[in-house]
Amino acid sequence: MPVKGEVTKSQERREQARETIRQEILAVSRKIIAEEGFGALTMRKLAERIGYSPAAIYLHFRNRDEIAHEVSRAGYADLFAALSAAVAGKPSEPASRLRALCQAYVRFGLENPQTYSLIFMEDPAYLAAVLARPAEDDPGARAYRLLVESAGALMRVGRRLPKVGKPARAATATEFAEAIWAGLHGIVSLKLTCPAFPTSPAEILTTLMVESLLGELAGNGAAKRPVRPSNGGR
Amino acid sequence: MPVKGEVTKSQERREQARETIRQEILAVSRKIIAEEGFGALTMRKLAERIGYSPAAIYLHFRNRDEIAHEVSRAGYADLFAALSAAVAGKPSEPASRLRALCQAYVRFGLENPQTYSLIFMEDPAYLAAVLARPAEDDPGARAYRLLVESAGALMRVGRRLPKVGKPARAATATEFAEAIWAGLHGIVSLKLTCPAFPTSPAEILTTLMVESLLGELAGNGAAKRPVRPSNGGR
DNA sequence: GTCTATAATTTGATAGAC
DNA sequence: GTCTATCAAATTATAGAC
Repeated sequence: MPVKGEVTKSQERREQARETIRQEILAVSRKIIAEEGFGALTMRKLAERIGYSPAAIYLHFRNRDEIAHEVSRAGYADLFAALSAAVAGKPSEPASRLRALCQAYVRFGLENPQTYSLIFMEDPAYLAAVLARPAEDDPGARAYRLLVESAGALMRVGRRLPKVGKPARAATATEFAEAIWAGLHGIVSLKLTCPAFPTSPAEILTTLMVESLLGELAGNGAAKRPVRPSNGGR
Repeated sequence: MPVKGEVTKSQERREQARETIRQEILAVSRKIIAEEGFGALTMRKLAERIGYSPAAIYLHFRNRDEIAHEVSRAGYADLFAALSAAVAGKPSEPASRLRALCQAYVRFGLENPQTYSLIFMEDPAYLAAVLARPAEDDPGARAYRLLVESAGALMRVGRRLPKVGKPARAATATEFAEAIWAGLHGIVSLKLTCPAFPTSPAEILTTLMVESLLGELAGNGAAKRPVRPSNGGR
């Protein structure tokens, strides 16, 4: 006989069922977004696809934004997975590690246009929310750290540090990582919103972008010029 | 007495009045978009602001898209004007010319967020249309040429050309210009969609981006290394 | 838990009177 | 040329029956 406060088997089962349908709603939402974009995710369409009425969805999610938030989180998790995979089991030589990360980032964006669009171009709310109260294990934060740490590692072995600001000072690892990120984002987002315009292939643009930024750091072309290793920014 | 085919004064006046109200509709549209974004441009709101009924607008524009198209064109004209002003009367030294262009581009984007958003992030239709049938005097095309030509000029005096592709070959001026453009666009668009995220100021990111790309071209750090001047891409 | 039915809005665009 | 009135379609979200 159930005792107050005790978790019975039927309660357990109910909980599981609830979670199952919740996950299905998210799965279908991701699919709709991946196929037709975030704008196409309406409660009606979602309801139809999962075989319930629109009203049923509100039993599992407060509103459309909550779904968007969850889907965003999943998108960041995918991105983080893609980036991790790109550097997993690879030699940890900083430059090639960062190269691999950058190529993987662009590839992810072009191969998952709607997901990329959602998490970086349409729903800043999630990113802002994560920023406001940074969680250690948030997939977005983890992807960000991966980039910053890779840049930092590279800067520590770099022959010289780019100068910025007035008066001039050495750039920090964060600044360097964010410049790289912004550059990659520019390539991806431009290709996504106007596929025809940057007439050059994304791969060429990425190479130019990354090699320039890495070259700057490595003091390219000055192979023999001795510069103190420096300490690698913040 | 009016003759068939002749343009009478009253016809002229009517034409002028028509053009006047058309321009006013566009002016108000630009204002709404600049203040609240493209999504806020509804026919109702527009009508209210110009003091006419919604139906009246359809006498001057076929639909909302036509208005968006015209506003986009004006936005490109503004951008082109800003870029032109940045290099007008300046010494034509290629590197500083390109630097000035880049800084002006980023500044324009950050100072005119909604306009920038419309022309590069929300309405690819205009850009695509211009691409499909390139018009010599289109403001968008002119801005693009300005960038490509500046990059080309720089490459002609550059000490070396970045390599891209497999097998490796020298990058063209178009590729180089588009890489720069993509990089700048990344900075601006990231700042616009998620002001909080690239935690570094746009100016720092821009400097890093531009100096890296220019540095790559100039063979930075190898001040004395003699390389054949090369011919500067396509 | 689920559905039916519907409220409450908002949208772009048009018909027809004046 | 302009307005009133309105259509037709879409949306999010909820109330209440079962």
